[in-house]
Parts: sequence; structure tokens; C-alpha cells
Amino acid sequence: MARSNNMQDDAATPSDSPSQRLAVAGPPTIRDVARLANVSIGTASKALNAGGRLSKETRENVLRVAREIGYRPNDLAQSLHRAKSRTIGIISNDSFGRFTFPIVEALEERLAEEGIAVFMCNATDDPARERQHLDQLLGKRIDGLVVTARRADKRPPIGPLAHGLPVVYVFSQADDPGALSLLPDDEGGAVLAVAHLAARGRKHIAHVTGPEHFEAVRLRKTGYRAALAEAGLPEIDGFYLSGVWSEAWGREAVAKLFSRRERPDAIFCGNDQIARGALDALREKGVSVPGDVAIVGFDNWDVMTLAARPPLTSIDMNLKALGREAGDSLLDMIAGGANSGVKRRPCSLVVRESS
Amino acid sequence: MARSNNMQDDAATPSDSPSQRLAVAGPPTIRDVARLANVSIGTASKALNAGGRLSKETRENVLRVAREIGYRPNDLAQSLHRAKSRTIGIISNDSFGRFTFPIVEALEERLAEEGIAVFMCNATDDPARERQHLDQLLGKRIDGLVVTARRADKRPPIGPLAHGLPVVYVFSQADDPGALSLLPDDEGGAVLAVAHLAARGRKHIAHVTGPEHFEAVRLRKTGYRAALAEAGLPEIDGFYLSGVWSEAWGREAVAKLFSRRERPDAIFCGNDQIARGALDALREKGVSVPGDVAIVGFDNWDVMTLAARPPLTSIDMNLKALGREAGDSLLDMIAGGANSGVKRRPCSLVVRESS
DNA sequence: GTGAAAGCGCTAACAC
DNA sequence: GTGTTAGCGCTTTCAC
Repeated sequence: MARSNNMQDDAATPSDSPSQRLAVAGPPTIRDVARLANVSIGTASKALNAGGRLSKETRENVLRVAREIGYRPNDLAQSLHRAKSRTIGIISNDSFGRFTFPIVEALEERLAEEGIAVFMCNATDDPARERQHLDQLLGKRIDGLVVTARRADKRPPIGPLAHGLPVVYVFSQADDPGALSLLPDDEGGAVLAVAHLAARGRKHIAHVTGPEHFEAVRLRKTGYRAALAEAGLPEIDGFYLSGVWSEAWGREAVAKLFSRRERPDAIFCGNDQIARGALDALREKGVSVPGDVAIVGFDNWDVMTLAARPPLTSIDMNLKALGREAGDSLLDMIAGGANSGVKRRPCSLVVRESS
Repeated sequence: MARSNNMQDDAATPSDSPSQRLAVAGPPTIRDVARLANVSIGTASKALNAGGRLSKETRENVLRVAREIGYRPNDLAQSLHRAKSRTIGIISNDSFGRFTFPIVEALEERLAEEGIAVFMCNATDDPARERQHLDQLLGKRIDGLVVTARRADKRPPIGPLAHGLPVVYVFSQADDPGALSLLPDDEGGAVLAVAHLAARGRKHIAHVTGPEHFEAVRLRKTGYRAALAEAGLPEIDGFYLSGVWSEAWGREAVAKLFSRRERPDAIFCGNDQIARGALDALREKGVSVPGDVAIVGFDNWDVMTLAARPPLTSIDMNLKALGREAGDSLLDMIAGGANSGVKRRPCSLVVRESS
């Protein structure tokens, strides 16, 4: 039964006739193509790879057969030969949260353009799992590696790994000067926000932000202070408030700010959730936004910015661009280029009605 | 030049000594291990794979050498031999959003347990890109495929693909009875919500939800009506409102509901954003939640449920469990098991202060 | 107990 | 123009 298509003349033994083999085994191989096209394997390969000197007829015949039987070269075999897998790995410690996601997506898109596939591994901050994933990836002979995380801290460099394996850290910082780390410019983002508020004539600008153990919080604070100085505005006592990354903290912070004599006419918030909490608290207090107080958030997370009343001005970290650049850098390193150091990429300001 | 490796005795030419080769070429191979351990390749393989009859000494010696030079078997070569790549692909059309993410994460975790790596591909609803990714994956001889999406509609089955390639659709539904689709039980989730409200003594339960072109919306509506009937409650005219998935619509819907004579004492919302909008509108109206009106959302998205005032009761689709089951099913199918049909998995109710 | 050799699917160098 | 062949790194059967 089930003797599939093809074959000219075949004596007796059906069990190992070519057709049988085709029917039983997995995907068709170049051998199958060659047999059916009545050429040698080498010739078939030449035809399929558009190489060498070949009569038009042979070439077309081979290609036709290949198409007919649905031949698709086995990448594993090709990789073995080329010593390049056209595959990279990405290890995340943020379990691919809201921030890593746009990055990974853009990265994958960039690499797909070059025909490079991406292995996705989630280590969730467990060094053992990270080690295990890395091992697996090295076994698969990946051509490069991307490491992503929450940004909180510098992380120990991943390793040990195959000598010369290109690695890019993105939204993550390796504690190793020889490594390449790609990050958003938090300080510059803060400057953008505060300069914008100052340009709108605000004189009393507060900063409500997250926990100081985040490097981003410290950098944004630096930017906030630098921009105040640049605009000739004073730093007012009690106008810098560090808390947690929640709406509740945003509401609480507004209560704190308004229990003082000197009140802000603008608040730069460390993220959009804090900003939204602040916005809600002000509205409920009867304080007009942006009339009395202008608000700027950070992250430009549409779920927050668009649902806020009024819609929230925010700083965008351009994560997709960051992901794309990570892809570019990795490709370049795979091609032999050198790259290292901490690189920070500009944020941008997205103005909406809250400022 | 470039006279490659091998061969026991070879005069002069230092350029192809074993050490040289080791230094120049890529990762160490089993050949290197064998040479340095002074055994044949076959023996080395046996030692490394804990197989066959081998003297303890030889075995240990081989393992020691392997460890020393950092030998790691080349998975590509193994795969070629085994005709199994221990690799699967996942194609997403939701660009890995909030819903697909927990699923993919759990899936990856489950597969990692079995030493199977996951290729991540984002097709973003572009059939051409989907086709292209699929091609690449087939070339890489994946052992299985997972397809994910927004749930809006049934999608055409992916293909054509290698005969017998196991495929699981999760949070996505293939228009093909022979395929396996894993989905949350939207109808059951709605029943859970409404029964909960009824059990709390609510008699006038409204349902504010998203666009009807989502199958989930239609199913939840069915559940809503079934649960009302079950509790002996009437369906009140104008108490079912379909709109969009936003907070703004939640606020607007409350305005609509309260412009009528008959007012609800509970609202079951189609997602947490709508619920949150409703909550805000009620608070601003001075209507007490849950005193006067109880609210239940859908999705159990912490960003919404925890920031809401009061915290929001919601239906959880148990997406991680769904992802894990997708992994289990795929593994089973790879092992030869058969599986098909549309399977819906239960949601659960997470009670918080809004109800 | 150990080694030699065939073969997984493919490419590239070299014959003819 | 086309065929033959030697590997890529690994496993496995079969001699010895």
C-alpha cells in the first residue's frame, strides 16, 4: 500500500524502493530530489544553490522536482557544514515584561530580516536556570547572544561561554567593561521632561519617583536637578519624593506635596503609574491639570497615558529602537566587528494634554 | 596551506598539530577529546554518553579531558543523526502582548524542563511574514509548532507544513476540526462572575463589554445570560452594553446606565479596563462600591485590579496553566500521541473589595 | 574493552 | 556541464 508518487522502473523488493523510502522517512532530502530529477546529488545542490555551470534544462528540472516534492534544505545539515547556525539566543531575566517586550520584538524583527532565528529563554533571575539555558544554547551553536533584564542593577557578566561568542546586553548592564550594554538615557529623558515644564513657564517643579535602588531613579534625579539648574530654578526642599512604582504612591505623594506651604505648579513623575495616581489625586482635590499643575510621566505606556484624564504627557524610552540597535550591533559583531562599553540612547518627549 | 587536521604522523608542518587546530577552529569536537584522551572517537562517544562496555579508567579519562577542554556536544550534529532537533517554534500574531505573554512564558518553561528550546517568531498578522517564519522553522526541522494570537476569530490553519508536524493552537483557534486549539472558557468565566454577584444578593446585574466581533464577547454574553437565568434574575432592557475595550467606555457606560429609571446594583465588565472606568465614574458620582453597586472585571490584570479603588474583583483566565498545558499537549503529540478539537479551560474568580 | 567505518543531509573541491 | 568525493560532528553497528 501507500506507495507514493514517482519512479520509473523498480524490480521486486518494494520495501526499499526509493518511493518507499520517501513515504516512510521524514522530509525529502536532496538525495530524493537528485534521484527524481535523474542527476547526481552534487548537480542537484548546484541547481538549488544557483551556483556553477549547469544547463538550463537540468537546473529547471531539478528545481521543478524540488518544488513538487516540497523539498526544503535541512538547515541543521547546512549549519554543520558552515559552522554557523544562523541562530541566536536571548536570555531574559524580566520574564519578558512590559519593558523587555518591545525590545525583544524589534530585535527579532531585525534578525528575521537576515534570516536569523531567535531562541527565547527566560531565566527569571535564577542563576541556575540561566546557566542551564546558556548550556543548551551553546550546544545549539548559537552565533550570538542577547541578555535582557530589569535594569535595577549591574549584573555579573554571563559566562563562561564559548570564546568569542558575541554578546549584547540590552536594558541590562554587565559589570564588565569589555561588554556592550545598550540602555536608555534616563538622565537625558529627565532633562527633556523638566526642560519642557520650565519652557511652559513652571517654576516649582517637583519630582515624584520610585525606589532609589534603581539606577534609573538615581539617573533621572540627576537629570531633574541638572535641568532645574539649567533653567535657573531652585531645588525646593521636600519637592523630591522617592517611593514605589505605583498609582497609590502617586496619590500619596500629592497629598504630601499639598500639605506644605509651598506648592508645586508641576510634577515630573518617575513613571506613568505614579503620574496617573498624581493626576487622580489632583482632580479629586479640585486642582486643575494642566491649569494649576502640569504633569509629565515616564515610560509612555499607552494603557496609562491614554486612559488618564487628561491624557498624560510622557517620556518615551524608544525601546523598539533600542531593540533594533541591539540587533544591528549583534549582527555586526557576528560579522567580526568589535563593540563594547555602556551606550545610552536618547529618550523622547511625547506631549499630551497634561502639560 | 590550510591542510586540515588529522593523521597520526605527519612530518614537519606544525600548522596542523592538534593544539594548533584547537586554537584556531571553533568549539572543541569529540575528535579533539578522543585525540587528547588517546582513544578512538567511538570510544570517546561511548564514554560521554555513559553507554557500552568501557573500563572505568578510560571512561574517566575521557570525561576529564572533555571537562578540561570545555567540550560540549554539538546539538546540530546530534539532531542530524537523530532526526529530532529538540526544538520547537512558536508563531505569534499578537506580537506577544499582555495575553500571549504568560502563555508563552509557561510554555517555554515547560519545554525547557524537557531540554527543548523554543524559537520565537512574531508574525503580527501578516500572512507573508508568517509564511516566511514557517519556512525558516521547517528548515530548522522543528519537532513541533505552537500558534498563538489574539482570539478575535478563527484563523485559517497554518500551512502547508511538513506532514505530521504536531501543531497546537493556543489562545487561537484554527478553522480545522483536526487541529488542537486550547482556549479559556469565556462562557464559564462569565457564569462565575455573575453567579458570584447573584450570590451576594445582587438582583440587577448589568454587563458592559467590548466589541461583538470578538468571539470572547459573544461567549461571555451567553454566560451572563445563562447565569442570570440560573439565578432566576431577569434580563433587563438596556443592561447589556457592547462598546470598546477602554476605561473611557467604562465611564461612558456608567453614565448610560444611570440615565435610566432602573439602575443596576452590580456590573459585570468585559475586561478590567472597562471595570476600572466604571469604578471611577461611580466614585465620582458618589455611588458607593461595593455598597450600592458591585463590580467584577475580567482578565485579572494586576496593573488594573490593584490600582483600582477599591481593588477590583476579577476573572482570571489562568493563562499560565493554559501555556503549560499547551506544552504538555505538544510534547505528547511529538511522542506520537493524537489530540484534536477545541478545548476550553476553566477561568477562576479572584475576589477583591469591589464586590 | 576498544577501534574502524558507515551514515545523518548538505556543500564544495576536483575530476572527467 | 555533470559526477564523484571528502568532509562538517556525532552515534552506532560490527569487527577484533
